[in-house]
Amino acid sequence: MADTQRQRLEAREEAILVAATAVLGESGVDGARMAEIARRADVAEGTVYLYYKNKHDLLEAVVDRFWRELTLGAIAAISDNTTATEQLRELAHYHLQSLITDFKLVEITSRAGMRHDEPGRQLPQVREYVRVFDAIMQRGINQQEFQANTPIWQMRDVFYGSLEYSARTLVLRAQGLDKSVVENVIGLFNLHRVDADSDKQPPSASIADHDTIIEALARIESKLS
Amino acid sequence: MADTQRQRLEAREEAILVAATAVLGESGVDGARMAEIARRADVAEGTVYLYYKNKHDLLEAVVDRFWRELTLGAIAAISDNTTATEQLRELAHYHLQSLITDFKLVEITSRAGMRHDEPGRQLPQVREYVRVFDAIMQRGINQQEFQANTPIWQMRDVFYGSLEYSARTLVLRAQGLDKSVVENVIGLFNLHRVDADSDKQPPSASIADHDTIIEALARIESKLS
Amino acid sequence: MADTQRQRLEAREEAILVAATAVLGESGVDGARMAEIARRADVAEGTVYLYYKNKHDLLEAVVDRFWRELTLGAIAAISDNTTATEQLRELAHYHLQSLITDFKLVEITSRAGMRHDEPGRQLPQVREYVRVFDAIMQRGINQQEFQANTPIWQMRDVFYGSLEYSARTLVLRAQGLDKSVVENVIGLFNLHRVDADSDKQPPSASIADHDTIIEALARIESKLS
Amino acid sequence: MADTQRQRLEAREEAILVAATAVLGESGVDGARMAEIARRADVAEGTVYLYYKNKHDLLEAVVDRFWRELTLGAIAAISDNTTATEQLRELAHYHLQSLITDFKLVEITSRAGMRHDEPGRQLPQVREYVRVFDAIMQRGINQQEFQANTPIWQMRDVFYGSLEYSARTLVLRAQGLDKSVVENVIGLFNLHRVDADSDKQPPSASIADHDTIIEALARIESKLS
DNA sequence: GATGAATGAGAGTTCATTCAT
DNA sequence: CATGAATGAACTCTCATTCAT
Repeated sequence: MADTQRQRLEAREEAILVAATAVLGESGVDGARMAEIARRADVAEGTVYLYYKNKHDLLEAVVDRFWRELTLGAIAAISDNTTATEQLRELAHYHLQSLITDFKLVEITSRAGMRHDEPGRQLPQVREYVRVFDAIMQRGINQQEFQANTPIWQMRDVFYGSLEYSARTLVLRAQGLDKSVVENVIGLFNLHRVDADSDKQPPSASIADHDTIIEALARIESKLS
Repeated sequence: MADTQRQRLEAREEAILVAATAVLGESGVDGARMAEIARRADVAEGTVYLYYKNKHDLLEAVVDRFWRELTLGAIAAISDNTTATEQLRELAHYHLQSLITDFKLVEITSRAGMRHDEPGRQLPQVREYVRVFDAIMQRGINQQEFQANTPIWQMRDVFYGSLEYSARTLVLRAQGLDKSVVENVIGLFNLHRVDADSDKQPPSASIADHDTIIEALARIESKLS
Repeated sequence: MADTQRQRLEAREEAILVAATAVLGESGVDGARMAEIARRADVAEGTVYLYYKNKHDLLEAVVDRFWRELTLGAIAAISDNTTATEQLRELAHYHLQSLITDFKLVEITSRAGMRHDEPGRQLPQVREYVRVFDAIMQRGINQQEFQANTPIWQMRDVFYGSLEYSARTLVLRAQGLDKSVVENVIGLFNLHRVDADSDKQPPSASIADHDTIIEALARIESKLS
Repeated sequence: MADTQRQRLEAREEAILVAATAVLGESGVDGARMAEIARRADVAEGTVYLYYKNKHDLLEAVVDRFWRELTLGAIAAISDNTTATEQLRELAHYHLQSLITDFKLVEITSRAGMRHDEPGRQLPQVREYVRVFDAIMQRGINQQEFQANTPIWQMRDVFYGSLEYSARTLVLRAQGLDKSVVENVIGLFNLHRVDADSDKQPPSASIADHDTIIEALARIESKLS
């Protein structure tokens, strides 16, 4: 009985959180209306305030949960006994997949922040997630798989930023994630020590491409006029 | 006289745009108040509506202008007679510098797209800016300086995303831009052909091609101004 | 068993009343929250509504009780065998003492009357309390101790109003009650017959009269408790 | 033209103030609705906020104005060349007259205060008004018209409190102010030096009154049972 | 009888937009 | 063209009251 009661409360809190996540994703921080969240959670407006002090707290809880789960998923997605490079590949895949699904929420929370008065502040849960990247980078360096010339945070920023922007483009093109994207992103990085693994040489570019650029520029021109 | 009149109008429009840019940068899209913009432009609230239909249009104009000028600056920052790699370095430096200065505006506009109902929409001016990166990438490939096995847009996304996220980190740390950051970002990329197979090394791009690109960029420039 | 049950109910009602009195005193009519009252009475919010129809009724009960007890205290504070003047002195002292302690409650209830739509309505219990003053005034006149050329209600208003306002000032100055205040208030009144015409001085009130009053007051007392 | 504009603004501010005064008087601080005030001032809700920062500021302005004007009226009501006693009489008359008219407003503002967190705080404008009483008291003492045994503030409290409470009773009885009330209030005070003005002796009370009190007590009793 | 989660009407306040001057 | 006072819809949040358990 008491259990049923407790379960109902948790179900309601969950419903509110889910509704808030959806609305936040669709409408952004300022666009999200408490009335709409309540409506979707099938709850009276006042009820939301029984679970969360105010709008800010609710949306913060949404963001917290989102990144916390993203972090857990990331950790789960990484194989244990493998190279750092392979882990990075797995993480990249997981990250792109997640970002394509919940792109709007990432946009809102990882970037614009929840507050106008602290524009550049990063939420703790976001930091936690980014640390997963750091950890792999560190492991790659420790195992002399990755070069150690660049500070870890720069390596991470470069890799993480690439993924995020790539996700953006994929979303923009309403294009799903195909494996080649992950491969290419990974392949574009010089994270590795310059060992003599010359066998991984890519094929050279076809020289015929010069027409392509000329055409592209022509198209830009015509659109501008 | 008619000229003076026209100049006054343009000065007013400019003042409004400048004020709006500042306010948008400080307060974000929803935080920006029309009254505050008018106050800073030294203009009555109603006057703003003589120049822009509504808040959305004004802020869109701000964003348009910002990216247009960013594009012009980018083109100007690139040396003519040099390798694509060097151009990329110059562009990276310019980009980071600009993003650190106007970080908030970039956050707001390049991402949130100013509309909640069209989350992934990219503004035309932003696309234009990104094309500068594309052009260099293309040139690098044409000149067989860069590898050609990755689609250009992926190379660009990876590079552009890296820069943007790096800028974010630098702003977060309230850290200025030092040259090493640019070097490390550039250095982390496998854009280049692997020199080991120097027998397949192409001649540098034909001067004719190069000139064509430069001319095209010059035309873009003139149209944008 | 039925007795225990009944006692528990009464204890609960009392606890609610006490809590409500405290909250009303601290926060005023509109500031008082039903939730806070319930919390202090160690009772669920809904429970309050088992004892009182609504907020208004509860607060009215609080006020009723306060004045009823004030009346009882006043009657108890008056000595039986003494002059009206001395009784007035005793009552003044008691009144000031009480008002200094429960000032806020008096402010709220004796004045605002708890209803906005009936601004000047006086609660019956307040009237009862004021009658104690009236009774002493009447006795003073009957015993020819006080002058009789002013209507009793005016004498009482003047005396009562003085005390109330004086209490207010004392509270304002966070000043305790010292005896001189009572003396001065008493002293400032011309209630007494001018002794100069001592030939007209009446005999002190007949014992019969006096006893009658005492008995009547005793009856009031017993009915109030 | 500019004048017309300014006049319109002032007229509007006045209209809002008048409306707010009425609503405050009718409904009290917490009962007063901004929407109702706006409606009565024939103005949109938002307009009120052009003139007053918020509800609290508006109501404070109402109270300020009320007491400021009361003070001005009081000063105007006092004759210059006369005794302090006579001035007191004039002031008492003016005070009672005003309080009967605007009783509710006085209740609200002079007593309950505008704030729940500072229950006993007296508004500056109220203090100013009370000072008019003090001034006359002081003058009476200086001219050796009044006794100097009691601190001025006590004399003032006693007198002022009497008037206020008397006004309350008059309002309660929906009774207008007749001159005798003022006379009796004044007459009940021992403010004067005990000079040999034995000619002002009041007639003695009729001894027959003792039946009255018995009857009164009987009535109390019957009502209580 | 007792509970306390749920309700929802209604409050104060903001601000993009309009329009008489 | 320029003004800025006026508007009022829309927002977040509160809290007396209810009712299923």
